[in-house]
Amino acid sequence: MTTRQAAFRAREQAILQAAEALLLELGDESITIEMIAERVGIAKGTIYKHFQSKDELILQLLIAYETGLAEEMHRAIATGDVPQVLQAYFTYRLSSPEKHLLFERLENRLAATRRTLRPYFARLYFIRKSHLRDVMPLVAEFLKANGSAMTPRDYLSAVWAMVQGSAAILHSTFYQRYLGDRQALLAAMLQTVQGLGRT
Amino acid sequence: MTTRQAAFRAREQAILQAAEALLLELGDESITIEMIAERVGIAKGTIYKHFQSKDELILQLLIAYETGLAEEMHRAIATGDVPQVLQAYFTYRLSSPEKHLLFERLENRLAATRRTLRPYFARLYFIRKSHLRDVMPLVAEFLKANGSAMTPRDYLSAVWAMVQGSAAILHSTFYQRYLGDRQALLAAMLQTVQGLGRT
Amino acid sequence: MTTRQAAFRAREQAILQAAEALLLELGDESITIEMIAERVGIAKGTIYKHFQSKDELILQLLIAYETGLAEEMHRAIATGDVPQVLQAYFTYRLSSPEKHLLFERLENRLAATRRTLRPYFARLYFIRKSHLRDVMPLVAEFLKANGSAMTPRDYLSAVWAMVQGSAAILHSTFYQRYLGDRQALLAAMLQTVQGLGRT
Amino acid sequence: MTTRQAAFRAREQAILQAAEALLLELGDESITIEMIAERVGIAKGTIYKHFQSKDELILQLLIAYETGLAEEMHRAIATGDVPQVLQAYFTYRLSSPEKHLLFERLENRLAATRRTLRPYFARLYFIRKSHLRDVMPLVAEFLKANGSAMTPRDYLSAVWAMVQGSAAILHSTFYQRYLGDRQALLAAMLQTVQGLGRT
DNA sequence: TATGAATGAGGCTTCATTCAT
DNA sequence: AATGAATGAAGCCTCATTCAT
Repeated sequence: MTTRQAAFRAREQAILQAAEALLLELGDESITIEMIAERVGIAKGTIYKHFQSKDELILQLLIAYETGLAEEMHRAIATGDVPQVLQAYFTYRLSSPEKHLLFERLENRLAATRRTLRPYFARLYFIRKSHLRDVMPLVAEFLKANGSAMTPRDYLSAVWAMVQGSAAILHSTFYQRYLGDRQALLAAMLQTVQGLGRT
Repeated sequence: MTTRQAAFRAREQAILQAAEALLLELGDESITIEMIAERVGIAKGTIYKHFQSKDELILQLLIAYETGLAEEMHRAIATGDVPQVLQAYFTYRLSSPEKHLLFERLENRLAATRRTLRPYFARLYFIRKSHLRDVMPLVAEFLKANGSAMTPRDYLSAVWAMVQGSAAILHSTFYQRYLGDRQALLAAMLQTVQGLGRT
Repeated sequence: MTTRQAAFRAREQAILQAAEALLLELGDESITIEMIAERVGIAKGTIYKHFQSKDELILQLLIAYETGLAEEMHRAIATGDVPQVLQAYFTYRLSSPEKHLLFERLENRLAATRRTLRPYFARLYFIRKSHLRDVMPLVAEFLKANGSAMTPRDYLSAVWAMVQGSAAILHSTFYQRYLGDRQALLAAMLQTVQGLGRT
Repeated sequence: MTTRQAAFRAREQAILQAAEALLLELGDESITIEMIAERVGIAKGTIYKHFQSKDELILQLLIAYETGLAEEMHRAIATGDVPQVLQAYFTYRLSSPEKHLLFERLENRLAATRRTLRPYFARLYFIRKSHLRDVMPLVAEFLKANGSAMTPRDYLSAVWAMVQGSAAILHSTFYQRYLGDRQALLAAMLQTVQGLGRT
């Protein structure tokens, strides 16, 4: 029954979407399996037909998110243009700073505490490493062309930090209350990122 | 009297230290009041003589951390030298990236969900705002002297982002495993930060 | 499906019965959720599938009790005969003075302290009010026929007081020990109630 | 040191008063030893120099209340006038219906659950019994003079019930909300009580 | 496969009472 | 005698997970 299987897959997507939405709404891990089930309109037990545990469900979310980034990066790297790569990374991560932060948090927690999930992380890290390997030579060339003294690793770390930090700022209650204006901040940040390693 | 009161104060510090240590070890809010009590070697109930709730205990941790930063910043601002201010901020935050990230997370969560704690946050934000006010003119002057086109706000946001992001990178399981060398990264980051707004 | 749902309903009744029995045995609110669960032979958590909180559980008990009275009253009022109405009220309340007192106490406590339960009370009071409205004209007529000078409200209050007070007496440790004979007291009380407003 | 002893006694009264006030304010046994101590302005431990336990403290409250009634009754009984006796009882009990109900509840609970306190209750009951013994002949005479067929015991029970019930009504949330007017109710009740056994 | 009732470990918090100072 | 910090049993409630239907 292909139809049945399709319905099963669709349900799985619905569960993941509901979980992600709830996670972002609550900004927290205070979501429960019951809440997810209710939002999807299914029973609690059903979720365990799709995922072995709550942790595994969350992990699938992370993998989907990272896979999305992998695709964007792949496309950008293919152009060979460093600014485009930066732009892709920046855009993907900061289209929803909350999601980025939340997922990073979840990733670190899961990586640190759940031994069972190690294999999944190995795969995740493999994807990232391969991107790094692809990007490194482009960056080296870019830095040389700009006469910059930065090493590619430092350059990439700085970019990473700027993106990560931008997300954190945008998410910060203090920033929101006293400095405001997300759009302006994002624009300035992107410009700063693009400016790194230029001189 | 003084002896007993001193013991009481000391125990409060012991509780806070135990809580912070556990928080960092678990990297998570999965700590329990019981765990804290056990580590300090006291009964669960005793903790409630010092703090009204688990949230309030955590908040006191945040306040102590921020107060420490406030002192450093005050000292650095008094010199009127922007690089020194940056250095102070950078050093304080990144002496323990885990603590910085953890506390920021806790702060955002508490600020978002606990109405009762609002007054505490008002005080916290007040301190930060006053620092911003003190730093702004220094930065404006600094940027002018360097012929930079950045606005002070964007400059400070970029610094903030770099620090925040550096912490996240250092804390990342992926980074630790595949890029390594914290010291080198920190040095490069500090240099990048100091380089911002220079041209 | 029906089997399982029926079992679920049955368990709910079992919980309510166990709670009521324990409440009467302990004569007190010193019952715990654990005690109830143990008596029913289920786990603590299960109770929370049926009731949102301990208070809500108790409230359901009150509502069931009052609903029972409402039915009796409805029947009696339909006869249009005041003595029959009195008899119905008297019998219902005093078939278990302990229950009556206990429930009244619980009702007052819950009404006073739990905002969340307000709507339930609104419903409860609505039933009572409607009974009052139905009874008033009967009583007025009855008092006129007996040439009594009492107002209907005072008459009903006196009846209410007698019933309530009888329950308290029957429940009193002192009365039980030194005046004894419940049946004789009940008979005398009923007669006194019936005698009210006769001359 | 008589002065010191006097201060000790005074403190004991202060504790009792604070406890009673809190009990009435909270309408409940949800008061804590700490609350009492705080209101009196002393330390928790000090209360245990005066009372062996919380229950004993409450018991002393009951005894003081009943002793006050005993004095009033004694005075009224000395007049030999039944209506005056009724009036005394009625006035004492209903000057604070809440106190009456609360104390009766406490009395029943303590009598039922605390074996250690039995001797105290024996004394309490002894006082009440002696009043009954003094009142019985007066009532018998009174009923005979009024040509009533009630037995003295039934008459006294009815009066008791009316008083008890009046307190309950006045305390009832439902009554307060939908029938109101305490003063009118009290007057009508007193009149009804006085009317008992008249024909 | 889907359901959802049941479980029970575990978390937070309260508070009468004790006891060293 | 007064203090008040410390105790720890006990209570309420949550929720990931299991399993019979």
